Amino acid sequence: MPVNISEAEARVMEALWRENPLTADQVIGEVAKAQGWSEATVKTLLNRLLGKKAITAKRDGRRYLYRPRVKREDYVAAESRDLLDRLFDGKLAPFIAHFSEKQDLS
Amino acid sequence: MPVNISEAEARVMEALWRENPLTADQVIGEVAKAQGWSEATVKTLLNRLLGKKAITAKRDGRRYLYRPRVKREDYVAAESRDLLDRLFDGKLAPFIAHFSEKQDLS
DNA sequence: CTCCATCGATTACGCATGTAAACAATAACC
DNA sequence: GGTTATTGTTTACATGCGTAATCGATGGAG
Repeated sequence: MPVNISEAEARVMEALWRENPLTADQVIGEVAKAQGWSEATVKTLLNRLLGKKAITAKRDGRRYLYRPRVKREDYVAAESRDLLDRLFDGKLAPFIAHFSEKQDLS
Repeated sequence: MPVNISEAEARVMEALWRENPLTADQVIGEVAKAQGWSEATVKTLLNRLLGKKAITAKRDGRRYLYRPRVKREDYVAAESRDLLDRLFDGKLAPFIAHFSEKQDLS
């Protein structure tokens, strides 16, 4: 259940969350360059995400069209909650307090 | 520089941040039980933290007294910033907005 | 029909991590 | 003083991750 998306995988998800469906080539176009990764790396990440059921792939001729299955909203919520739980006793207030004393809260 | 403290290691740091110095045995007393870990596991984590220079150990007779070298404040700040950067474009506001719509902000 | 280009699948590999057992040194008890 | 209990050091091992090359299938070009 806790869709464990790794940091690198999240980069790929971001591309798909921004726009989808995308072909592997399009994902590579968006992510590889930006991250300085080889095409192979992005392919691997797509496959791992498929394995984790975080995305889907629907055949379209000889290509696949990738779509996120996990919603960004859910991913963000899980990550956020995890941070609050680990470091702020699960409470938002302390987190905010932590920042108000040193931050540029644009 | 980015003192990479892992999740499990952070459990040990928490004990030392709460109170220090502590002997390995005291850390084990605090952490092993709470986490359901064996003594050996805590020993390993203390050693890895030493390797990462995240804590110090000063000999005291046959024991060592462990103290955090990294400040919790700094760890928390780094983790928080990392989350904001990764998921909220580095801005606090979106993070708060994300929660206000579904949260018990005690 | 054959060869090449594409694109996905498989395999690779080193390092971090979670989890722990085994070993070694030394202090303490009999 | 020798044996046992402590406490720290070394070794272990599976899995995940970052990063990528290679293999294989299949469609397209000539």
